[in-house]
Amino acid sequence: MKHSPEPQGSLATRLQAAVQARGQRWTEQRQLIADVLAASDGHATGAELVERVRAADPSATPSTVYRTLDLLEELGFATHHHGVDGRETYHLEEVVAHGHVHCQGCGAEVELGAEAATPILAAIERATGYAADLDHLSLQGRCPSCRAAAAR
Amino acid sequence: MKHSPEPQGSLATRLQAAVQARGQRWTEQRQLIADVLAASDGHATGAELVERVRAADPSATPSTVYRTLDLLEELGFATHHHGVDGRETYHLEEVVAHGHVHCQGCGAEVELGAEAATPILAAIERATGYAADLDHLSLQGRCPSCRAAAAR
DNA sequence: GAGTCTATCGCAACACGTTGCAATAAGCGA
DNA sequence: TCGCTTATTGCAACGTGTTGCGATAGACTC
Repeated sequence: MKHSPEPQGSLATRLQAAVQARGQRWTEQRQLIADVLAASDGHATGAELVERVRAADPSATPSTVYRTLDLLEELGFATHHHGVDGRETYHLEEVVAHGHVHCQGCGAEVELGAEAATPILAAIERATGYAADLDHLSLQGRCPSCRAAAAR
Repeated sequence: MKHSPEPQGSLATRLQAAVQARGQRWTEQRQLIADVLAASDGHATGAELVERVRAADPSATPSTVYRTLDLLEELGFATHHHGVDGRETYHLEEVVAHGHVHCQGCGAEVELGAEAATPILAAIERATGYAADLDHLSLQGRCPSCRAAAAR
């Protein structure tokens, strides 16, 4: 697993500082879990992360992985949302905030960048008064091609 | 999901007709499960439904309940979505289609009616081309009072 | 009414995620 | 360095939901 030295302090370094600033400890397993998440392009289900962490360190247990993920989330370095099938998907906060749109017809899943989401979030605020969280925006519907197919 | 239920006959009656029209069978357990769902104000988690069904008929098993719920969904009489904690929440289609908005601050959950959702769905379509499904619209964010509290 | 087909059911095992608890080990002060 | 405090870990059990399979029973034909 390649780990390119980052110019402005790696994720793990900043994370370590944040953890220790709270009087908590930075362990090898936490480092490993952060590395695995970073190496997952910022997207992975809980089960996938557990599997990859255990591949690198068989002594790690699921509870440790999930507890560490909770910690990352608490510190604002990661978030998770529930996918279509109810499984958890984690991603790093470093990856720009984004939502997901899932097609019920073909199963395609597209990401929703901040610019595309802005009018949606504005509409939500107008309709409900809520400031919606883009990271937790997980929509379902039908993609243009499935709609066209259904129209025929 | 183009099912426009005629308000003639009870839910169970129409359901029975729909099931039988597909060459499938209408059993006491299915009737019971439909009744339980109807008696739940159209909102219940999978576990709650299993529990209530088993209270009425201890011989029913979770797999039967979940398979029946899948059937109801397939027939367009019910839908389910995943709540904040990843648990499934089922509701009857009879209850007008609606989304949910959950506050990450205080945990409040408000429903989103069709009128309120229309501009949101329109914004989603403009941004993504997707026709979003209101029933699966499950948003997270911060409610007005939590935002005000955070601003202080 | 007898025979056949197949939808449904119960059971058991599994997958994913969570939680409680005791053992361990890291950090810190004396 | 020693001993205390407490965060972290591994383990085991649990809750929720899913899936495969053999047994059952309803529906249909002759």
